[in-house]
Amino acid sequence: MGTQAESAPGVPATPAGRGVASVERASDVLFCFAGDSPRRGVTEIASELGISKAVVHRILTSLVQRDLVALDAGTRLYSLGPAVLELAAAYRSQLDVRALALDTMRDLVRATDETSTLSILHNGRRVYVDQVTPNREVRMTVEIGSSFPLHAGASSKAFLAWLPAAERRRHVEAPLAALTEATIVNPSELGRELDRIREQGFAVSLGERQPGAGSVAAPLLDDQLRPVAVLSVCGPLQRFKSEVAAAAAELVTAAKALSRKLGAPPDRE
Amino acid sequence: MGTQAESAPGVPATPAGRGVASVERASDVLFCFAGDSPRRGVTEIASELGISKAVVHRILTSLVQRDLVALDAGTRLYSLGPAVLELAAAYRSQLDVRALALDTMRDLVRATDETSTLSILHNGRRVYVDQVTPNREVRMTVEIGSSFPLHAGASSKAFLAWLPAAERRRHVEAPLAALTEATIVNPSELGRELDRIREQGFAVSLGERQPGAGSVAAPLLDDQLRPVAVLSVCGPLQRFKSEVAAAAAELVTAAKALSRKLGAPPDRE
DNA sequence: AACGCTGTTTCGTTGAGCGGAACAGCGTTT
DNA sequence: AAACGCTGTTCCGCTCAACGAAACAGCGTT
Repeated sequence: MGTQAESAPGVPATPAGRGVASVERASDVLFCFAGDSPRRGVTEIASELGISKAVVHRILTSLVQRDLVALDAGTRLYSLGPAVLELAAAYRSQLDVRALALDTMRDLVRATDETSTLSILHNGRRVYVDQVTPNREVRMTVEIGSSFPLHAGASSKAFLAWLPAAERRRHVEAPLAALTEATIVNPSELGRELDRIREQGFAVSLGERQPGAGSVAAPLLDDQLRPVAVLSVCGPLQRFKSEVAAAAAELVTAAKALSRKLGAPPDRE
Repeated sequence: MGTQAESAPGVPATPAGRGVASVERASDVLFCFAGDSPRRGVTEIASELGISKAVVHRILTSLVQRDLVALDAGTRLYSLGPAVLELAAAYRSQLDVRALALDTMRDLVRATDETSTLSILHNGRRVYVDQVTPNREVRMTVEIGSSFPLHAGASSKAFLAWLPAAERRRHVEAPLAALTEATIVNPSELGRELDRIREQGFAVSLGERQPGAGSVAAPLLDDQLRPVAVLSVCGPLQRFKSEVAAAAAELVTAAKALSRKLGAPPDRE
């Protein structure tokens, strides 16, 4: 009989379109290696997933053929195979942070009614790669492609706070140009500020880089917790002052979700 | 091209047992993202794999459901999804050679103040599965999961030197691409080099695979003296040149100790 | 030597998945 | 504005591939 595993009440098995059941089963088999016990036998998997031994065996045979699963000939135990590394490397190299972040940036703009920007690191400076602006008369805009030093402004400080210690030091100890009256130019003060930023999870700048502009920023971290890019919400200083707390909350949630997609582990709190 | 890679004479497509065709097709769909064009449409994939659009679409639907593939709602293009990272993380943490070698790699980094890497063989290429980096400003890093041919670089040559003669020959006699100016492209020269490597117990490369990078590498051998993995110490070429001898000494000691743990007999000298 | 546990293979039945074709959306061309 | 060409998606009847129970085959223990 064709008893489906989808006996969960109310949860539609196929939200949209029809998939291929065996492909989904095969995926489930793959993921069951991702848990606590990475080496498992046919019977164990079959009983966990509630499908027959024969099916599990056939699926494993196929996956072994594609090197997605490895078979220890001695113990007859199966585990993940080296091909998953190949896929992960491809995924990472293809990851267009910009495309990944775009939807989230739109959401941020909707929630805060202020501009959202995305920056990457390039040649020791920060470069804007994208922005989404709110639909209102007075709004902040940045120039895509323009670059700035790493010590001034929320996005820059966010990068600095999450960069490896050695790289951070190099930037903190360099001469700190005052871009505005509010720019932090004292190295030890900047160091303390970066520690605080890292602790609270986001950076705030009120006119440090650009007079009359304020922003909050948080990093997008990859699986090694390196800052791949920095997301920000920014606006005209006058009104932005009172929006900092709310914007920061939205921003941090968004940045964490994106970091997850980049491979960063979820917060352990 | 719809031609299978399994056109090699005498190699059966299905070595033992029967698998599930749709699972293998799904795997093929996954891997087709690993090539040069990481974002593709249904029609493109279907024609490349020689299967119908409808099938590809259904498979993709299933893979999207499991987050192995991501669908860009705007462009209707598919690409790899974040779940492959999860699998890769699980694979790496489960890899026992990796767990076995990790402490030793840390020791090597401490002793040499350079990066230590671990590679395995996959599909006739070498894949980095782990690295430990020293805590200094200028250091070498590799990309986990990236793969390289077997004729260039210390780790690759170390594999080749300890592979069975038939397998070695196949790689030595294939066209040898020059990855850098220093790559050995002459088959007989490479053969002599491999003999020398095997004799002295480790391989050296000064910029053969990557300009400006140098490394020494030695194999981890199992009870049949097959190379299970290759351990290396590598660093920026300029300073590494003068460190080769010292690094090699540390490396060889470490690799031999690990090989013992993998079942290799102690040196009879 | 009988048991209990694995993984593997067989084999007849049947419904899941295939694929051609129709549909739908979009942009360009006529 | 209508027709075209290109996508991705869905439909639906037919068929054969995948399913599952059960038999088989190893291995270690009782």
